[in-house]
Amino acid sequence: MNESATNETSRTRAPRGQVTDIYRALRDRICLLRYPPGMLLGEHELAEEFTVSRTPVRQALQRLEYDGLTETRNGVGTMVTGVDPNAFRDIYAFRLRLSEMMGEFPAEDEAPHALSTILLLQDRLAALKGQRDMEAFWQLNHELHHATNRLIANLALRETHERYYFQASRIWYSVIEAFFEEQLADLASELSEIAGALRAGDIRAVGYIQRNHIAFGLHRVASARTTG
Amino acid sequence: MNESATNETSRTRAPRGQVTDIYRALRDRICLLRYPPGMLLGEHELAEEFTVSRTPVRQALQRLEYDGLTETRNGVGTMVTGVDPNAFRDIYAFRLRLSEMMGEFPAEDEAPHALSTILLLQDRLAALKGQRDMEAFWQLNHELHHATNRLIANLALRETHERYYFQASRIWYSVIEAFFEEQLADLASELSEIAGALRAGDIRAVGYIQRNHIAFGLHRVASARTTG
DNA sequence: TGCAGCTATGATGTGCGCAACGATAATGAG
DNA sequence: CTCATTATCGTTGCGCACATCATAGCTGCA
Repeated sequence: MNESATNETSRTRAPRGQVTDIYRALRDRICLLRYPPGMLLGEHELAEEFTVSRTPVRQALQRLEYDGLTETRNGVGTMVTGVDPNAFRDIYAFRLRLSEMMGEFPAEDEAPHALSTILLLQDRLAALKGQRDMEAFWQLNHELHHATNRLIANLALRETHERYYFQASRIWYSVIEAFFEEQLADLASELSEIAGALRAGDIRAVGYIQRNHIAFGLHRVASARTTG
Repeated sequence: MNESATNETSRTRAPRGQVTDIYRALRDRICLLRYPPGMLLGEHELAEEFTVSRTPVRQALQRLEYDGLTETRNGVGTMVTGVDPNAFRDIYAFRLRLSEMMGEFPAEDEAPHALSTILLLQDRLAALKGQRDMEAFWQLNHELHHATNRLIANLALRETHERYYFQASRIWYSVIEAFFEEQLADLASELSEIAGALRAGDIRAVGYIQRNHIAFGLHRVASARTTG
């Protein structure tokens, strides 16, 4: 379903080379925690998997490092960065502000398309109940993010919104397992609220809804750290 | 003065290889408009200049492309991206918001250091009067940016603030020549105001001052487009 | 037995050569 | 003379081989 030619995040024309595909694949694996923090990735190993030389793999890894998702050290390898509590706090605080900002740059004409996407996601979420399929759940979140991201008319804000979504999702999924049912219900209500806002054409409301649910997730994580 | 080991913008440990040096050199040239938009950069040519192979140059160029400063096309070359009016508007609007946000994450303990830097910059600016030295002026702006950037306690905001500073400066310098004297005076008062704010320990004020002067510059550009 | 130093091994960093791609200019037909 | 076609050139994309670095394990000595 998620082929390569879909949505582009930035202005950069799809550098339709394979490096973007590799980059996305690795990024998703990191965000899904299939590559947990601290894991060591070998260039040769990845090159073999993607049936390419080390060169494109290295490019993808460099982009990941530039994103702050990995850290490459000479003679050692490329390892997935850990979840620094300070960075965690900063990223979430920043994301709250970004979501609040969304309404200041509304892309009104994208609302209908977003609404239809949301409705689809609602169906798919309903089909997910009781399955505890983390990957499918993440895919839903991912597509929700993309739908809301397109509601932002400001390119710079859109880029930044996307950038820190991935940073945050990686951290978030490290603690979500304990709250899977809660998060499922939370996503359901978020979808419902966003659908309502979109029907009213109120993109600012979408931003605030998103902000609130980010805060809810943040609260769950915080309470998990104190209790656990 | 600006050696390689100085301030790092992100969490990435200085990949103190040569690629970072090349990246910074090219980035500065682009922002200074020594490499004007549309200019074609050859990998081999740059490799010769920096006395390295094409490989590190390619890495630097890829980071520039990821930053949106260049665009590489197969069989053609790497060209400096043009100043899209829409992107221009978006970036400036976003920067205004970012500056307003600065005060919400103040790094109080950095204020003294920033103040001493500002005082130095004031002296250097005074020595610049009447010379029309664009490069020195840019260097001043650059160091001012760094000083204020360090006042941000939130890592994500700091990264983003830096990211779009470079994007904006590149656009800005394409029109500054017509207002050089004005900008000089404007920078003088900005430094003065920021010094006052820092003496009061009011970092939020620093953000607002910065926001206002960004808006002033924006206004100059806008009026230049209408009149010119 | 414990520790220091060395060596072997495998990782990334770098340089280089070939292939694929795009643009341009020369060329021939109409 | 104009336009379409093609050949040629230059550039980036990719793969591979070597250099450099960090680490683990072994060996020799105290």
